[in-house]
Amino acid sequence: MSIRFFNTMTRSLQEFRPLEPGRVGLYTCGPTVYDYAHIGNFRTYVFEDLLRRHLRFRGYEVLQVMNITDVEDKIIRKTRMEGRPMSEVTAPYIEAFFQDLDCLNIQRAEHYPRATEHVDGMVELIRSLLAQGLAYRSEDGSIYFDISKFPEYGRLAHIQVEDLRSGARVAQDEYDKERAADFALWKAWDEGDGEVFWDRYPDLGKGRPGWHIECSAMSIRYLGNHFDIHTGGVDNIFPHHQNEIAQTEPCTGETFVNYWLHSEHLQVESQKMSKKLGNFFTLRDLLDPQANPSGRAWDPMAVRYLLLGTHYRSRLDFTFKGLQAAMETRQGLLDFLRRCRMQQGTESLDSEVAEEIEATRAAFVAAMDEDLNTPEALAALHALRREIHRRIDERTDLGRASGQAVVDLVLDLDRVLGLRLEEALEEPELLPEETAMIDERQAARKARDFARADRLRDELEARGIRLEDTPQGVTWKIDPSRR
RNA sequence: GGCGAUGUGGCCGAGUGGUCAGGCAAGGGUCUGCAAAACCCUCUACAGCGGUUCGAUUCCGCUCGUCGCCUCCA
Repeated sequence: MSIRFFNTMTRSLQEFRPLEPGRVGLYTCGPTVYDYAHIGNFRTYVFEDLLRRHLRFRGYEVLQVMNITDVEDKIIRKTRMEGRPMSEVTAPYIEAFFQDLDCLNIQRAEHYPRATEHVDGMVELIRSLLAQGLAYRSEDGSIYFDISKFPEYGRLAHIQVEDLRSGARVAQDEYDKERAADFALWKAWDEGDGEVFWDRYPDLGKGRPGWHIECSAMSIRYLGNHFDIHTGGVDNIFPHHQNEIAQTEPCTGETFVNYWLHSEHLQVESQKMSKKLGNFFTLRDLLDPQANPSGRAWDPMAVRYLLLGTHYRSRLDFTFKGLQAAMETRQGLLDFLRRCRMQQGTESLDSEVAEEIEATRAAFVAAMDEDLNTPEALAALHALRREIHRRIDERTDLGRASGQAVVDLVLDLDRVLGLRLEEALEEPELLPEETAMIDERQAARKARDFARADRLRDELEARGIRLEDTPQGVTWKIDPSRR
């Protein structure tokens, strides 16, 4: 009955035990706001949202922090190119980021600290590292962490320091470091930085913080020296998270984080997303028929379903075919709920249905408890769907109470999945003329004037309203994209 | 070069040492005025080659394929 997570630190599934009973401190690496986030980024944010939702579903109080990196090389480059203050460059992307979170039904974290507002905290850490002799100043005035002073370096990433291939991606002579794997804590100002610098720390000199240090400073500030869970994409394991550990633990004298969770990357058509290949999609691209090759406006909840359809530690190959399937599957779930809601018969809850419901809940929770196994959790939901459909077909009616109980369960589980099922169930209203057309068709059918009835049905179909004749009467489904 | 993943039926995608994942698509059927929806059936999968085992898709080895990280990319 316990929750287990795959901890990158130990490379194994471990029972989750929070530092404080009933409470979870969660740090989730957030966006660098120099551009719109792409769907690969959102895979990670949806994973983190799912983690948060499941923990809350299981009764934990979650304190989540997500940083906003608003000072960084690419941002500075953009700032120089556009000749505007850095905050003006980042503001629209920060706003867009929150819009996209809402769009995907990602719950808000408790805090979204910005790097530029926590430089004091970072400086404090850097001073401590300097004082301990763990950091050094290079000739140009930049300050680097000396990884040779941290014996544990490489433990998270399972990397031997000697194996690091120096200069693999950056010409070593660009840096003034003692060894290639040392990382910047403070970058001395140079002309390329333009107006971006901090000069109120005389002991550090005019410059700006390195990237890794922000997460250490902000997590300490909001979550304390030692907290439960830290997450990010797999690419953050090394060097980012490894560096966070190295620079934080000597300052606090405590273990930094108990559980490291990392989500795998999303690929597009079996390849890494890149602007060059033209397979680079932002969420906005998927919602805009002009901006993606499918030429369709996709429902963000179809995107979310697609992301949930693959376990977070497996690579996910994004395809429009897959997105289509995800959309249809979620639609099938909604159709199922609508049908359940139409059940009218006896008031009492069928005991077998009650059993099915409990079994489904148990299977769903067990799957989620086991390292957030969403595919298996969804399978439990589909098993219920099939079973209940079958029962309704057999008896033509399940009973109002039983139907409602099924709906209640699924909506309850959607607190974890976040597929906006309840909202989607609030059917858009039909126009009075459309209601009249439906009534007219019913009259025509009664009079056995099927030609007329079918004509009316076609007209409604063209308006995005699909009619279905059932024993309980006529129902309809609305395709919002055709209205 | 170092470290590490992974290869499941038309597509996507869980999982397990010995009945079943699940979704989407396809074909057939039931139901229906016709549709739609739903249900039933079918498509009998686990890269290849060895090994361990009474038995392997599941464990081990090798081969092949794909992919990730190795300094600021979720």
